[in-house]
Amino acid sequence: MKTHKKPANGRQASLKIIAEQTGVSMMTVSRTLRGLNSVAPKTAAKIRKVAESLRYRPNKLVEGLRTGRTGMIAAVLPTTLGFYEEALRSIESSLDKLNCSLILNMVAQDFGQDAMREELRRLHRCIDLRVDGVILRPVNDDANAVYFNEVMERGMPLVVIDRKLPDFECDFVGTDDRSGGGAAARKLLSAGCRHLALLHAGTRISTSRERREGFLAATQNSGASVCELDCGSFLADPAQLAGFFESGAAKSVDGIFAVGDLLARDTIQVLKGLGRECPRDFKVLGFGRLLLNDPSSVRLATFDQHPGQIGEEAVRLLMDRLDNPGKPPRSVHLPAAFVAGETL
Amino acid sequence: MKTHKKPANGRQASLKIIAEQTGVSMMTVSRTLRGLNSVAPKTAAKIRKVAESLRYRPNKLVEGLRTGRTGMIAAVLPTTLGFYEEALRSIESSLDKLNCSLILNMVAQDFGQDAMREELRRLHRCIDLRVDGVILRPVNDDANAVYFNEVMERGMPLVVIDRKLPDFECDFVGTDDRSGGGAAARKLLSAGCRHLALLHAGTRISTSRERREGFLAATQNSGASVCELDCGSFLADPAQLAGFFESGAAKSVDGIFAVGDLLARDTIQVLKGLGRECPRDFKVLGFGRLLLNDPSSVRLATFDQHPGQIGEEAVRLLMDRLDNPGKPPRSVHLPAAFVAGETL
DNA sequence: TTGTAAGCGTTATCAT
DNA sequence: ATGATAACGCTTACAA
Repeated sequence: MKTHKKPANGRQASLKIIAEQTGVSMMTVSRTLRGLNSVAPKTAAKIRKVAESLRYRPNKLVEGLRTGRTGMIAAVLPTTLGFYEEALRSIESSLDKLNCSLILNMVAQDFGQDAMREELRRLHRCIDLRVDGVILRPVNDDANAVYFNEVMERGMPLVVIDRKLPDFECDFVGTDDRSGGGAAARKLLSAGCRHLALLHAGTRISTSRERREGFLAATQNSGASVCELDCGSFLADPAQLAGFFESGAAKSVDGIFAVGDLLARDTIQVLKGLGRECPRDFKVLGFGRLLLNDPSSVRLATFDQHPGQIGEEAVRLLMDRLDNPGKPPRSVHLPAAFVAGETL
Repeated sequence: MKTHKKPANGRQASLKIIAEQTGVSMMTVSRTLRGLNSVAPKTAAKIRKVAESLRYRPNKLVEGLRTGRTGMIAAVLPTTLGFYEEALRSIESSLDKLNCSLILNMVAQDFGQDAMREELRRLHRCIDLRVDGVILRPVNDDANAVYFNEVMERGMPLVVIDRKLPDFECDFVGTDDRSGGGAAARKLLSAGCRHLALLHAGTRISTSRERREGFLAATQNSGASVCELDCGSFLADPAQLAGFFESGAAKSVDGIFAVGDLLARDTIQVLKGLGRECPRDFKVLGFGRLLLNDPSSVRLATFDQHPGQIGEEAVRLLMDRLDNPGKPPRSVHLPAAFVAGETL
């Protein structure tokens, strides 16, 4: 058996090299390896043998150069994956099925000038690689301009997930937070709660804002009282929580909706410190099913946002957008599903 | 019939386009945009203006084609990130600093023919994209051949992390599991334990094997008794555990080393069911600091493997390998650090 | 100071 | 059945 030389200088096998070693033209090699049948069987066999021995693999960079399609999709997610880990998994697996590659970018949550530059650098790298599109969980409103200037304006498809960007027209996939907030209210009401507390993370983050709106709308004419606390983020400040629940308005609360599970968990803890037991003295409902991997903590009643479905749908939207650049942007709102727990 | 795929984004700006719009040659544009000073200031200004208005960004695919360096690094990690989430973060951030992009591949843990094909498909995609190198956490021994054939044999640098591949010469970064196992033994002994149990995950996975070896070596002449259970994996089967601890050998155990934290946690649970309390009746030591995000479970005494450092070091090794292809393969073993807990 | 040509790996198109 | 050429975007080497 004849041994074939490896490509020089560490470069991988190419059509040219195979052509040289078999004494035919590059085109014949190309045709053979693509399975086009206009090649003489004998020639084809020889070419295939050489290609195999050189471990030839087509160069996708070239395809990207020629066709404008690289098969690379960028994802931009928070450094602390948390909720998005499942979304990441489904994005990766969806892309795999489409024979596409995932370029992962993790950005810090906090958003000063430095973080902004960090994010911009990553976006530019993706653009320079000519990714086919970007799936992105926005950090906050301020990021708006960046995404638009750097991605959308070049006609590079962008799918935003989970949090909406205001005044920004592009494809979106997330939870139907408004309905979720409404459902939460109804759950607490039908559990007999008359003094409700709403713990949210402010109105600048769309998920918090819309869950709040849905909740307030659904409690409007219910006869129940509602007091609310803006926690400023999805993470609790125990002191703030304690202060709130000792204040007049919240003293008699018997039903609590927290727009995030972490907020809910810490609330239970804080109230326990104040001598109030859940669910004996009050019910609690969270959102996001974030404590899935925390089997030893209390089984919180919550809402599942199906992050896997969000990721899957994001890829679907992105691919659809690639085929139909003209279409108007679409928003997909997936319903949140109630998950029973021992806190309600 | 030919399916002509449209470009993803109506083609982006190129040197050619800028050259046409400014009435100069591509070379002048190239020089200007690279900041070479051999361009007339007036011409340069005009070119820069056009480039900016077209949002020109250099095409990295081309650089990859020309230089053989794409600036892309592939990571191959288990679908259930777990322990590797922190490694992932540090890999991403290390690559970012080097202006490199991360291609993430997540592979299922279980390893039939299907999983094998899945993995191979992903590896091929990375090769086709001409990634500069691969950082990989092997699934198990059987994967050996794949990695070698598809990656190493092409001269594509491969850095294996955490689990060693037998009979396979390539760069490696992981924990010093042998010393870790030894340290675990000494911790239990100096806590006064005389009847030790070792729970491991078999000898095919290097981490389990070496922790076991270290543990056994360190207990050799200690006077303490040692019984062991092969759990087959890092996940516990409660029934198997219960059976073991009710058996003669393990009935009087007062110190347990589990090669993984999950095993340790479940052991405590199982023994509790048998009426034995930790640390009253027995001490437990885990490995891996896997329950970090589980604040409500028992604070297990364990060993931190610093997965972030593993990721960082893996990138460093990979980059070094790219610059020095000739060097013999290196293995880096990072020490595991004891983490106190209420179980010891 | 500016331009031309060749080449990286591949394929569509047009010959032979 | 096979080959030559141009083109994708860019840079290096070589003119002018």
